[in-house]
Amino acid sequence: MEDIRAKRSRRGSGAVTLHDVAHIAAVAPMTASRALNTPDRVSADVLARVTEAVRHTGYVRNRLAGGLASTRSKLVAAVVPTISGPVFLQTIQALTAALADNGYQLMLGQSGYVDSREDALLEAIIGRRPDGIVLTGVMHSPTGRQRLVAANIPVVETWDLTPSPIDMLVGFSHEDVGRAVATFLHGKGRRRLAVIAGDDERSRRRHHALRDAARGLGLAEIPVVVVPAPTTLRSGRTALGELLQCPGGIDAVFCSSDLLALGVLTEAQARGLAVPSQLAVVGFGDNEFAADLDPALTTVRIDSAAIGRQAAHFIMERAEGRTVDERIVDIGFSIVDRASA
Amino acid sequence: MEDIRAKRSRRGSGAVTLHDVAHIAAVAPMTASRALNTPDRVSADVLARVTEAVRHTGYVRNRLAGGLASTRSKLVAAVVPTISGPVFLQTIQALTAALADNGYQLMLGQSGYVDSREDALLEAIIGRRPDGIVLTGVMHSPTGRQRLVAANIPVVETWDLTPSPIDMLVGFSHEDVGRAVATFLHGKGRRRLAVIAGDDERSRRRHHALRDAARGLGLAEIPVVVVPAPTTLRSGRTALGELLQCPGGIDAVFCSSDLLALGVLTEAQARGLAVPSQLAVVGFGDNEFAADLDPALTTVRIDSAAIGRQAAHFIMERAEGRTVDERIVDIGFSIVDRASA
DNA sequence: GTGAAAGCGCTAACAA
DNA sequence: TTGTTAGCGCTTTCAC
Repeated sequence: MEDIRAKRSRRGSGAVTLHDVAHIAAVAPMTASRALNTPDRVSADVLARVTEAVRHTGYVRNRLAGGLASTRSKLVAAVVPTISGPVFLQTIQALTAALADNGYQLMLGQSGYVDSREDALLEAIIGRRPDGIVLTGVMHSPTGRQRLVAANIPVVETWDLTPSPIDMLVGFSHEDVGRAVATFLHGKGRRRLAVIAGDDERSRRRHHALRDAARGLGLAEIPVVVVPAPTTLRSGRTALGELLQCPGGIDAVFCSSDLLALGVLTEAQARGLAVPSQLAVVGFGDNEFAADLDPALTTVRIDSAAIGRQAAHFIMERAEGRTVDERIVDIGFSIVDRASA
Repeated sequence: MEDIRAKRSRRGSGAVTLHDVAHIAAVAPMTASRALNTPDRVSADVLARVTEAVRHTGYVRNRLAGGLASTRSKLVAAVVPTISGPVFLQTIQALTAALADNGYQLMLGQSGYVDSREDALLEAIIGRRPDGIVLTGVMHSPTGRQRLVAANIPVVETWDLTPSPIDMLVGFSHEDVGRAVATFLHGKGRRRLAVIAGDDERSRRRHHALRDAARGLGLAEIPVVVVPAPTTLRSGRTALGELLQCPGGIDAVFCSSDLLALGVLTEAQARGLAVPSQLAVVGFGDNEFAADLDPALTTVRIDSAAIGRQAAHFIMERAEGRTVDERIVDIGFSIVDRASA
């Protein structure tokens, strides 16, 4: 034992090492390592001794060292524009849970809605040599894409269905959403649609598709109010105020988040505007509160948890060295027809 | 170059290493390392050559290796019960941002509201040798505390003001909140208070304090509805329904989250119950939407971002080897007096 | 200001 | 099944 302590006095954290555990269990370090990683490739006797030594010393293995030696860090990075803004929450939650179940840990990075710090963020992430990176939201600067490809780390892009993903993809078509909502509202007899949209890429794609579809259906030109991301209840209220001044009036609003829709509901109520009779309101996201609003919110449901789980699956498959046959998964969406439309 | 490639063929990821960079810049690896970490301790000439080599190769330094050698990982772990549930979001957001500004990265762990996986989570976290751990919420099983202490990693507990923290602490007194709300509502002329509370430790402490304070003020005994955490709009609606059946009636409700309060507002509106004239509603958290509800929500404001920033500050001070003189910070709270009460 | 040597704690590869 | 050896890629230490 003395020599070990002597060695340690020079450097290191002073924590119990595998070396110590092996020493106590009277086996070689490599054998102790096997007892921990592949218990079935070790004799019952050795396993018992090592287990006991671990218990006795309170040993926690150093995954930095393990990751360095094995080039498998069991770390996965997730990048979100910002975690406030409930859109990606469920995805992150499901992702974290699915990863944790398999011994992976999540690293979180916020890109913000500006690109400036993106490069620093990528550097920080790649420097940890994660086994995978999950991109939530846009963030596809050419340099960023390049670095990701160069880093040779599995990447899953989510919440979108771009034609040429960096690597793997799980999302849905925002264009389809826009078209489906146009058809839906038209089918309900609405003729003067309007849109309140966050100023992000994906919202834009939804309402452009909606606009085009509305034209195809012979509807009036659609007034659009764009609000800054992340969207808030307040922007919903303000935006409705603006829309109500449109000449010709409106009889339906498609909001790019449920929070915006809640703002519209609130403002409508404050103004004595009846929903849905005078105004139909459709949200996006089917947040947990949507069903319990009064009136219950009609909204576009995305299975965000499924996105997280699928992303986790993708990453782990790759990390285990398996190849993924179908690199693109369309998770789809549905319109939940409640009282507000 | 050949010998380097030859060496690599056996193991490793194949990525560019500091060795390669140094080779190209015609300096020793150690000098290249200095050029990156402490640029001012290196000659301008060397700095330029190394910088160029980095640029040319796209080198990203391996922080696993760096962390192993220096026992400083520049990683910070945050543990939350669950990230859905907007309570801790701002804390996590501010924490992530403050850390990122200083080159630290956040690892996220969800303990869930049950203790079962807590041990596995701690093991996973400690195994990464983070420079600090931020605990958001309760999670103080005796064994957990023990492991954290044994791991000798700086710990910040948040959102609470326990008498004997593991290490550092930034929070506020939930008892004070309860008392303040009781006094506040009493001052508004309310006499029949009620409580809707999540079934977590901190909510419990708030409403117990409120109950005791109410007794001191000579008010009627307080009906309490406890709902499962995380709290939802729906539980708020349901709970109000239950409270309204109380013999004697109620004229004020204190909710343990703004989401619950929104549920109460919604249910009151659905039932034609006027807020605040017939029922005062007080929330907790001052979520971003609270001010824009109709009526605007009176609520208890916690500066959650400040909690995150202070926690980051604590951890980084310790990581830089400085000692923290005042290990406990009371961040306080305030009652935001809006229309709903 | 620069470099050589010696690890940090672990695991891949090979041998017994 | 177990052990030995040689690194993973970086930084500490100490000498120049």
